[in-house]
Amino acid sequence: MADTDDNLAIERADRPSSQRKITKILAAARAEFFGNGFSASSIEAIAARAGVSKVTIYSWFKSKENLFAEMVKGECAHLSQNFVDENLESKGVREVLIDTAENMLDFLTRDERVRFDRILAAEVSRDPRVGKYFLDNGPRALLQNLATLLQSAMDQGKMQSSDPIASAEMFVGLVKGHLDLLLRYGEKIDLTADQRRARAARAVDAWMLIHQK
Amino acid sequence: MADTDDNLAIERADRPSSQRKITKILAAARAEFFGNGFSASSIEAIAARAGVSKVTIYSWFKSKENLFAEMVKGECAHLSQNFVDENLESKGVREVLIDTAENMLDFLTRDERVRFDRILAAEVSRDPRVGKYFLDNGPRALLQNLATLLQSAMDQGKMQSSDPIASAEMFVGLVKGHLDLLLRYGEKIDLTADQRRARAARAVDAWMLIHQK
DNA sequence: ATAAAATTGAACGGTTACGTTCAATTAAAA
DNA sequence: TTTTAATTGAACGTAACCGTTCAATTTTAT
Repeated sequence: MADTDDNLAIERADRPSSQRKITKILAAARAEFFGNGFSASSIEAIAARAGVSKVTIYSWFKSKENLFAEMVKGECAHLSQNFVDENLESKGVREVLIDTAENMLDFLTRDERVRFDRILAAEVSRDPRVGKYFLDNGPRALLQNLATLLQSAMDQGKMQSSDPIASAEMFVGLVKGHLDLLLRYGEKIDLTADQRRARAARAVDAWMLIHQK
Repeated sequence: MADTDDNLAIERADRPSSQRKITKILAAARAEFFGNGFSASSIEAIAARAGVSKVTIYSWFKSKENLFAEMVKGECAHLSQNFVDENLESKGVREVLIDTAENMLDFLTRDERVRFDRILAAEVSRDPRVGKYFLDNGPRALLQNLATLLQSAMDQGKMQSSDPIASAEMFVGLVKGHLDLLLRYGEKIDLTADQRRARAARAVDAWMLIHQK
């Protein structure tokens, strides 16, 4: 990212009105970047949408690149909520896994995420740091959580694995299939609650079958 | 796409020199679009790279959008080679599946494909038809092939499935895991032949376990 | 109230790029 | 050879956009 250590944007914003404007700028940036990608979005349009002067944007964010990076940061924080169900005690193993898979599917099919995926991946060539930042704060952390959950599930159930991370990756693969691909290329997919649950259950059952003792 | 029925670019190219230039233009377009994405690439740069006048480009391709679409077409044809191994008779079931999985992994990790994925997905918002075109000529066809192969394998082996397409999707999911995600976001992954084979074998064994009678 | 910081609008210079026009040149077909 | 099509370079009009400067105005802290 442009600045991991020095958060230029937020630190200096003593004034509450400034804080408000920064928020509006980031929201406008999000909307523009999501709609047009990085290159095709203009600072002027972002300023107009935010109801803010162009100079104000440049005063808080040094450059277009920086604004984009800062927007990505916020989006990562917003998107990377954990969907791993951890109530292993109260529910049964299979139930917890299915709920987790359902959360994953819900997350995957969110239009917001799909568009974020598209524009962010496109900018990796321009600035590889945004890709790394996203991986570290998103998928990587989630896979670790998932591995931990699966390990616990294996301890409780009649399952085993030599490599929890590989098992977690299989879990992810079984749940996703090529759904993410279809979505990324514009396929409209809105699963009903039943469809989502059915798909989750199929993936979980397959996964459990693989990991049975 | 801009033109699925009337192939403006190729049809009218009687002259062999024109044919040559069209090829060079498409190659240059590929390089530029792959490097900078659609918006950040300029027709002028493409013309320069192709060693061709800008007017020539506009004479064969009506617009930048059209040039991009035409480039995508060519790339789809080039990338969508079938990697499904069909020698079920000569080799054993497991061997054929592993070879197929290996081919998939080889394809997935090709830098060319990764970059294509990035720029194409980014343009889906601008023109959804490119996404649909790609899906129809790439993944969709491949999944069908794979389903057919798996069905044959199931007939020969001690396996079964009620839904071949769903089984094929699981196969894909198991092989890919989240490798495609890592690659898309800039992770450098070059599997050795051994690693590739090991991963393919793991996926295949898991898949066979799921589908055992 | 006064001082300090933030914001604004407008304008500027410089750059880039799309797509078109045209007369001149080159290459190919008849 | 003649005729037809393709190609070129250069220029043009138009538009967009980045990032900066500046004087004027508004907002906030003290």
